[in-house]
Amino acid sequence: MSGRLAYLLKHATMRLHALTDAALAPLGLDGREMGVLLVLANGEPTSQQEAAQRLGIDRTTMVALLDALAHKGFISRRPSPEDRRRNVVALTEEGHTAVARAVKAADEAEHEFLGNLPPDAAHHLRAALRTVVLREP
Amino acid sequence: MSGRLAYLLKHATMRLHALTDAALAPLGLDGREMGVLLVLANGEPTSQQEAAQRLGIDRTTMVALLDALAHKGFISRRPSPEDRRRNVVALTEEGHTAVARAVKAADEAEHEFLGNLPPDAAHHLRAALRTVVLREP
DNA sequence: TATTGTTATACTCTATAACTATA
DNA sequence: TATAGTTATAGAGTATAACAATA
Repeated sequence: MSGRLAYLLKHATMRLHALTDAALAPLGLDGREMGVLLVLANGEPTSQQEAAQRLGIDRTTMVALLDALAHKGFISRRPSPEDRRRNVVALTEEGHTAVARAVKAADEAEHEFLGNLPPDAAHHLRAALRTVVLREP
Repeated sequence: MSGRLAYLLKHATMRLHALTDAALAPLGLDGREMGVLLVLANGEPTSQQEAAQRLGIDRTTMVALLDALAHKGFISRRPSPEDRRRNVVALTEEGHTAVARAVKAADEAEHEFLGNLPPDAAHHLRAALRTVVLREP
């Protein structure tokens, strides 16, 4: 069983997840929260729903995630002037600082995760995953 | 975000999981159950606990998994003659048939999953995952 | 009538604690 | 007392349904 691709992928995901969460813990973040911050850093979404879609999660899941990030002072929510049903979500100053630190910590976790691989093999791994996940030719 | 290794691994796992479950569904199995059957096919465990350890799951989780597989007629449980606290778990005749079919279906799911990759890239992907998961040098 | 954020609820997967029977 | 299987229970994480505000 331990040779099957599904097994290898699942356990690789679990191991990197554990390493990343450990690296992010001192910042008061976990991997899911860093994902939200990264989405916000790469262009302010016009609604919580749009942010959720970019992450592939449900809008009801996004609510609790943003609640936690707002409580930590990393994001702000304000009704959109154009459509007051929507919330414009933005990083605060602390949020920008946190995401920069988080990326650095997560990069170190990746490095540890890839430790046994030669650099070009690590590069190929990333490229192959991009191909199968993003369906690139 | 969609470039991060953690994101790529998670979504690759999710996609192969979905393809595999779809391929196994006609057999009345899912990926986890196939994993159990594969462990049993690769050497009869001396106890449910040992089987659980080989899969990296808890012995309490194994109980429900084996309940379902026994109900489907794919495995049998009998107390060990040497230590009647232990259950010796074995594949039935139907279990052997099912695991053979399941491996074939799962292989096809893998093939579809890897569809966009050149064959040598698929081979490298598997090797790289083995290295990081099994901590081979 | 449709959509956004929200809440309440339920479902899946998993683990911990407690029970039983054996040792 | 210690261990294997089992059961009851609880904790994540997620999704569906219903509701209030707004369009």
